[in-house]
Amino acid sequence: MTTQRLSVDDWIGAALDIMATDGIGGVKIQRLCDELGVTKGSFYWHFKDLDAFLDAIAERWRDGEGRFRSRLDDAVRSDPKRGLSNTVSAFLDRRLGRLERAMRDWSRTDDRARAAIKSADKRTFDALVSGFEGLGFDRGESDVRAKILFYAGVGFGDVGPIGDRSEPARQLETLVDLLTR
Amino acid sequence: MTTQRLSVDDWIGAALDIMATDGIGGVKIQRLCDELGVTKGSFYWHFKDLDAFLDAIAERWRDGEGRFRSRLDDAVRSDPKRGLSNTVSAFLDRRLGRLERAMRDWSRTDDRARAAIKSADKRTFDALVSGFEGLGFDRGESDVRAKILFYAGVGFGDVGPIGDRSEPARQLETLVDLLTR
DNA sequence: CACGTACCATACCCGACGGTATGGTCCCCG
DNA sequence: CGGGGACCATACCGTCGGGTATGGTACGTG
Repeated sequence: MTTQRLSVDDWIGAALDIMATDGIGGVKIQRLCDELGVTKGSFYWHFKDLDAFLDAIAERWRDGEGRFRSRLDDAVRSDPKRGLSNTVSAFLDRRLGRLERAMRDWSRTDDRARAAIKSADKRTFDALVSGFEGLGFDRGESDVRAKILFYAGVGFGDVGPIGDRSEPARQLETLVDLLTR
Repeated sequence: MTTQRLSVDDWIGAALDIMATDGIGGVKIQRLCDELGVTKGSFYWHFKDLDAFLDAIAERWRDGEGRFRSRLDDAVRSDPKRGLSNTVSAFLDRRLGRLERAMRDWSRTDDRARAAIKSADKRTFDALVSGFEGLGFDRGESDVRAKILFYAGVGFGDVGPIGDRSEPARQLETLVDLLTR
């Protein structure tokens, strides 16, 4: 097809795709081989074992998430209110949301995933705090509001939209408005 | 020890205990047998197979959760503001929270768990809405505030406390205050 | 052109786990 | 007191998935 030979990133990318749909439980060596049109001999050439592979997955998610959050940091610094909206609207992105969800589920039973999630959460939360501070709120008020916004974002990613006529984007604006007044 | 012979509820109870610590992934027949001091012959006498057992687990959680939420409903009806606090403080209960978290994780890959979670969520959310309505907010305002409170509660159960000097209970009061003004 | 290395196929082993068949023990009831 | 059902032990099977050993092919390099 595209590339005849595979690279390490190809394997990790395939794993992340699976995680976004079926969670970490769907990541099996044999399944990866099938989807990549290859056998296990290939896998064990690129990676020592499954554990090392999972290390690489968590690490790559951490890096990718790091770059993503740093972009949000810049957005918050330049325009706090718009930056806040953008940060939270990231929770609404389906594909991104599903991957993050899979990571959170995985983090319940795996320390690597927990560490990755924790560092990403810290970045996001700090960005939210400085966003509120940029709007004039003092340290304490910013802290509380950032927590609410952050928890609500995670909760939304967990539960999904509530009700029939719910329009997530609009509700989000209402939430941000309510917290920035 | 206590009871020489086991009942269906003993098995389900043991499974829920395991779920609260290790999630649904820790629920293995052999492990249950070990903890109950019994062999697989016993399990397959009480239950047709693992699938039927998981049915029973989801059903029992649903029932227990139903009774729990109905108590919250009463609390909200009698004293809206205190009822709201109590409802959200339920998210802070460690043991309860860990079980609910395990159910949510499980619901990502299982329809029974998803249905159970969904019905429980609907109950909780409706209670929150009527709580805000009881405080004088109109339908729309109550809906938005209930969503924020609900999402934030779920998110808190997902992420856990943020920061070092964070005192969850105090933050909760601040959140409720902020939403009820 | 020989040769080493990167990349992969094939074949096999092993443990964990769900599931089944069958026999045993205790207790209640007629 | 004898029989039947509730409850459990033992032994065994099949499958799935991780892991390993080894051989094969293509490609670059001296």
